[in-house]
Amino acid sequence: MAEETLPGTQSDDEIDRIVLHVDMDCFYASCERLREPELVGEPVVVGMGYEPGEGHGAVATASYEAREFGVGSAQPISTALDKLPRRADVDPGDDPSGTGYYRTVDIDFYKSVAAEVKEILHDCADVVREVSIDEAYLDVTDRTAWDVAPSGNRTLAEGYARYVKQRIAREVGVTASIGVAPNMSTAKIASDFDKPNGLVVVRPGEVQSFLAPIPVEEVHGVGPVTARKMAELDIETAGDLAAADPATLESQFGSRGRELHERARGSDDRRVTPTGRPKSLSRESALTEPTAEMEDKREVVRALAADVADRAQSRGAMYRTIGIKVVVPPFDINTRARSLPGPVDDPDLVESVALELLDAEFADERVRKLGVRVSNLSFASADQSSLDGWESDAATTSDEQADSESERTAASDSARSDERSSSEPRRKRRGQSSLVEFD
DNA sequence: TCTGGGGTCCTAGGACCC
DNA sequence: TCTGGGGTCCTAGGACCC
Repeated sequence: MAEETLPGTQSDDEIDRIVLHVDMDCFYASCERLREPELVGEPVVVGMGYEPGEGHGAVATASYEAREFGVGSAQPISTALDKLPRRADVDPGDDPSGTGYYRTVDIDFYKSVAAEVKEILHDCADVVREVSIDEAYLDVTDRTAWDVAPSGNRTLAEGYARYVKQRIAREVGVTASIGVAPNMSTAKIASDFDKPNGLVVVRPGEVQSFLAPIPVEEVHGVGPVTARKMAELDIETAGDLAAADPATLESQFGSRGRELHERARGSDDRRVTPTGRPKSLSRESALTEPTAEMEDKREVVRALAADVADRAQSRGAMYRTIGIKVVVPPFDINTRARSLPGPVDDPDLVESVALELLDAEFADERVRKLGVRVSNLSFASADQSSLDGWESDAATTSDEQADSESERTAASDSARSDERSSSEPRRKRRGQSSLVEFD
């Protein structure tokens, strides 16, 4: 077995780590219940791009009660409404069973709840990797152990995970499912195994037997396309995947094939590392209905560009690539991007480049959705004065900067409130006269 | 199931350089 | 000018995740 190691030969790198994957249960719905306790126990659907009274948009989260009716994530709201009509539409006096509560995503509120959860997680582990608003990995190897507790046959690690769960429930009022395992990919599957409010512990010696019967779609990184291809190869479970020939997998699925094989075998030596800085920032929005009207499209792109630039500015991000996304019916996704000679923070340039990309190829296209994206991000370093201006700034890649910048958000925030200085080339405020410097 | 929004990583081809 | 090989950057698309 992969976990077997000769006694006395374990280096620090090889000791069995203890990884927790913490996954909040139907998080948006749970947040809604926090501020509307009447919703507890009721079917709750949280929709995005959705206005009360309309059938537009998609399901972001459905409570487990709503899932009973066949409502699920990413489903069009119209479909959800067919399966589970809105409670508000029931006449007084009529039977409300088989109906549910619909709410619109309020991401700011959910973030405030998530912040409370994350505070507990950071208190419980030295290293926390926040994957999303409702999900995180914790390395708690130094906080607990795989040893069996003196009182019974449970491990100390299980007790520790139970403690984390209880703190979240008690201090925030929402439930989490936790998977405990010696590596990230197994912990991830374990947290999913007994949702909601689950706690699944996979000890180092049990990893392969735990994974073997798991359907292959549940392996992180296997989506619908890969699952279909794997089915053709008679790979239905993680056990099948683990037993498959790695060379075949690589020829079929590229480098990911080998990786998935490793994961399915329970071998995953990725360390839990703190969440890094974003690689791109984007904003997109679906049009109420597809349109070919150029001025309408330009108006949407202008608004998205302003939004993205604003977000980049507030996060201290400079960008070197500006792009758009154009979705044309039925659902063809087109992306176009242009890179600049060096990083900028220039809202007017985001707008002008995005509009040029739109005009160049999509002037006559009927579109259903538009997006604007900035990428190739770099973050104003805490010590920009050491850079002698534009040339060296351009030569400093985000990767080179990535290590030494723990305080740069604060630093760039204060820099932005100052007058634009020579150490901050190309940084512009919106509305400032817009020289397009990169034609 | 006629489809929301915000991300990540990988691949493949072309340009360009030495 | 029938011509190798390696490396990097850029763009576009695809798969996947929450």
